[in-house]
Amino acid sequence: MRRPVVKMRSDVRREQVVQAALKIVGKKGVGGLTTSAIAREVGVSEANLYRHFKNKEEILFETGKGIGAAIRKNLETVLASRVGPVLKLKRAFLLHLEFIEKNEGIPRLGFSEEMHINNKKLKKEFLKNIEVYAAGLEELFREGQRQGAIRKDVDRRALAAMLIGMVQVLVLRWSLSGFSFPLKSEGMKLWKNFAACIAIEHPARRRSL
Amino acid sequence: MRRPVVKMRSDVRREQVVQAALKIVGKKGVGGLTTSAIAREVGVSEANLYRHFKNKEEILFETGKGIGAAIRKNLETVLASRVGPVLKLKRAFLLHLEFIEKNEGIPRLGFSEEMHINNKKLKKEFLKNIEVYAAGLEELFREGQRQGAIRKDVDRRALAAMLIGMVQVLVLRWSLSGFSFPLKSEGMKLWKNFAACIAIEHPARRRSL
DNA sequence: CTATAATGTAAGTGAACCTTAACTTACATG
DNA sequence: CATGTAAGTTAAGGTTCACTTACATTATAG
Repeated sequence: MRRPVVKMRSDVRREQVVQAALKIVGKKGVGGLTTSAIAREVGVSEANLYRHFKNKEEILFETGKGIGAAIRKNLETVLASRVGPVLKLKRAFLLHLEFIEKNEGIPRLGFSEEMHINNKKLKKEFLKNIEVYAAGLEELFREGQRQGAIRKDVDRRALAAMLIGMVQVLVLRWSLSGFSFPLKSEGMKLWKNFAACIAIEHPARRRSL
Repeated sequence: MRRPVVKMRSDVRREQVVQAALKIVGKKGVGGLTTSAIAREVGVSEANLYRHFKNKEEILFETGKGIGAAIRKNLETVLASRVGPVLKLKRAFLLHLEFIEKNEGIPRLGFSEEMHINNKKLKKEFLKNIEVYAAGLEELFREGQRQGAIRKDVDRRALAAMLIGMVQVLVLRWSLSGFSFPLKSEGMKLWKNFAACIAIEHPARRRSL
């Protein structure tokens, strides 16, 4: 009774639909995500979508779920890498930006009312993802403090919030400006500053004041 | 040919409509902002709205403009107060949160596709407001650095982005959680941490490491 | 009192969408 | 071969909105 390793045809189609949805959301926003647009993008009839999904809400939920899974996986990858905690933090931050930069649908969905109001399930999923992500960051901060690379007089929870906030402010501006600047490069500047703020003060730096 | 000081009746009505719109957006989101809902809220006929506004887009634009003006005014007030730059920063941050907390329509609008995609004018206005706000913060950081209250080895532009990011991460969580926690109190925690990060290191604090 | 501005009522148009119904085709299984 | 299942199509129903138009009514200022 085991599920076959090979994906069923229907699973393939579902995946196609989700990908199409993300693409459309990236270009036109959630408001531009109509069943007809999805059908056109996938190359099937509109009615056929309803053979694979209960309704549009499910399509969107699945799309959001996919994004969350990808982001969590990114974090896992970074956590598994064999470098120090501060470098891990940097990598996580930049990888996150890189991923968003390649999927404009993410901010479109994150800044949509579908996310914030209409689709309760999606909202819940998203909130959970943020919390998981924040917890991962907190752990890295703890590790950094333990190793003496990060100052100990700061609250790890607040640091995680700050780092996520940095992503958000960048992405908001990026979205409002019509994706008109390279997200990751801008992120580098912020990271540099953040790193200086949380680092243990070195005598050398103190002298420069 | 000068505009009379006393508001014309039609101006009063426009103001009423804008207020109603903000209220509705706060409760139902931009998607729930229908012409019939506005008319009901104001207590006039739907057709009458079109005697005061060209279309719904104009109503929404005016609403966004009003929010921007209020936020800028808040910042002005803080800038004019006679306290040190760091305290001004704190006040600006908390006042901003307080203002948002009282107007749930602000995050609803800020996280809407109307803002990010559809209403170009609104988008432009919003971006400009962010920049003005950031510039004000930067000036305060500069002042703080000059007075020796804020460390000099950090980039003011990045600091402003961080502070705005802190607002955003709070507001995003607040919005996703259905406005279920006190925004300002949560902000206090973040501020405390931020203040520690940007403060000049005191010998006393260094000892505690 | 009267002209003008403001508002109400009511009916309707047209477009955009999601969803369902009815029917067909391909294919694997017993 | 007979049958069941999944995948596909076309066509249309039904709803929600923004916005318009025509005409009647009330309020206000001069």
